[in-house]
Amino acid sequence: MATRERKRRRGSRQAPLTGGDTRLSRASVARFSLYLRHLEMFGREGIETVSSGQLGDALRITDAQVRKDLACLGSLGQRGIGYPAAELIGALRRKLGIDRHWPTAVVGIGNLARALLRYRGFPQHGFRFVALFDSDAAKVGQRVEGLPVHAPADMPAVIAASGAELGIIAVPSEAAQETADALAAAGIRGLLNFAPVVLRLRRDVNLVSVDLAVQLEQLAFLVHLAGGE
Amino acid sequence: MATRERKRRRGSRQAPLTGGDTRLSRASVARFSLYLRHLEMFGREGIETVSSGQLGDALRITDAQVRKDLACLGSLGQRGIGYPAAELIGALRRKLGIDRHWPTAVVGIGNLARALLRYRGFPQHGFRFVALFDSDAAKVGQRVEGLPVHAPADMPAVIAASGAELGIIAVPSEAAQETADALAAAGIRGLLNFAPVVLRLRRDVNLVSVDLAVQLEQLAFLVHLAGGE
DNA sequence: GGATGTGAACGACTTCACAGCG
DNA sequence: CGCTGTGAAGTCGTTCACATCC
Repeated sequence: MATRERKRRRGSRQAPLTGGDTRLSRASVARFSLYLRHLEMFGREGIETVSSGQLGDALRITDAQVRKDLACLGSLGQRGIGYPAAELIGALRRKLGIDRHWPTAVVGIGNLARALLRYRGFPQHGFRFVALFDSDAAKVGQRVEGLPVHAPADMPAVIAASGAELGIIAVPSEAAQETADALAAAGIRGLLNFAPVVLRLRRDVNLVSVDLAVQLEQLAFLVHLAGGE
Repeated sequence: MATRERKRRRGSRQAPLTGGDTRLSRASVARFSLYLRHLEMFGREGIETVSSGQLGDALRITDAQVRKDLACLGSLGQRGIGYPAAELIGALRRKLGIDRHWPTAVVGIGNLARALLRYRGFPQHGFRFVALFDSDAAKVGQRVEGLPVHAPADMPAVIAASGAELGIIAVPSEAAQETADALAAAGIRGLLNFAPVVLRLRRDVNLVSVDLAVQLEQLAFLVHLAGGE
């Protein structure tokens, strides 16, 4: 028997993502938000029951996919009828963890941050902006969308006082890693990063990155490919 | 033999994505942009040759993954040595289709659009903003980042004159579908959509969507899960 | 009939393991 | 020896097909 010392994986291998009772795949979770949004729309139209087919049409995925996903939430569907919209919404909210408020801090008060602060979808889903930071002395002290801008040095105190648990990084790439470190040190538990940088974080700080340049390049690639034939 | 009339798939099933010579997976393409960015960084540091291990460490993926991906570009690697950075960069650019300019239009000149217009990563990768649109009469005629804002009614003429091939949708969700339709009708070949809506498009218009609320909800879910145990 | 829930088949992506070459 | 290139194995995600139940 050779020494089965597994080759050290860099970083942490994707944690298994055990969602309590049922195993939920990352892919399903990525769709939960979309189900939720569409169910809310259906709800506003007065629809009380939706079928996997309707949801699938809305998201442009198959009905089987929808059923597999929703099965993770328990047996909410009624055969021959469909799923009760209100119950589904509640179950999705609970599973996603947005059946509560998420106090959120934003670092880097540029146009992107302003766009996010003004976006009405966030408060609707429980996200509350509670603290803003910018390293530009000219911005510190100003109010943006009703919130004062603080200096990065005040992060520990302001974060603690505001109770922020999530952080949004909207600073230039050069400053992204140090911002992430500062937020992590201040006790933030999850980061949404918009800087085009691969951040290194302690394993207990969660990370979601959105790289806008990558998205646009994906698009260019698709068009390039389609145009090529 | 039952009538093998396949159940009508809604929308188009994911086209096979035949990248010319070698089959490239969507997942690989999604990483190409990242390889490119890191190679450019290595290049600026004066590094001329990189190994799959180095790139893997930078992106936090395995070296085998890197080699598999790069194999799609042809045999650029040199055994025992690594990959020549400059050649790789060129090959990636060509494969992604960003070895050229992409004239791009932006609709909805709010904070998000301003953030994008100002982002220096785009021009660096060949994206050129050539036309802006907003339905707000107060904005029409203004200049933003040096470009005049046009009325949506002028789309066909302005798009044609500017030669825009890509479009960025940064309008509120209510207006997203009609904006997409207008851009498609004006001859745009690819759309980057920021509205939290599932757009319907002709199959010959490519689409990439970025839903910021979904991303933040993903993050909340991860933290929720991590905190839950 | 109409819709869910689910094993089984399928396909896509990732990792392993190692041959091959500089 | 180091590092690439690649079949084979493994894992994950999607689709099919159908039993099941209202």
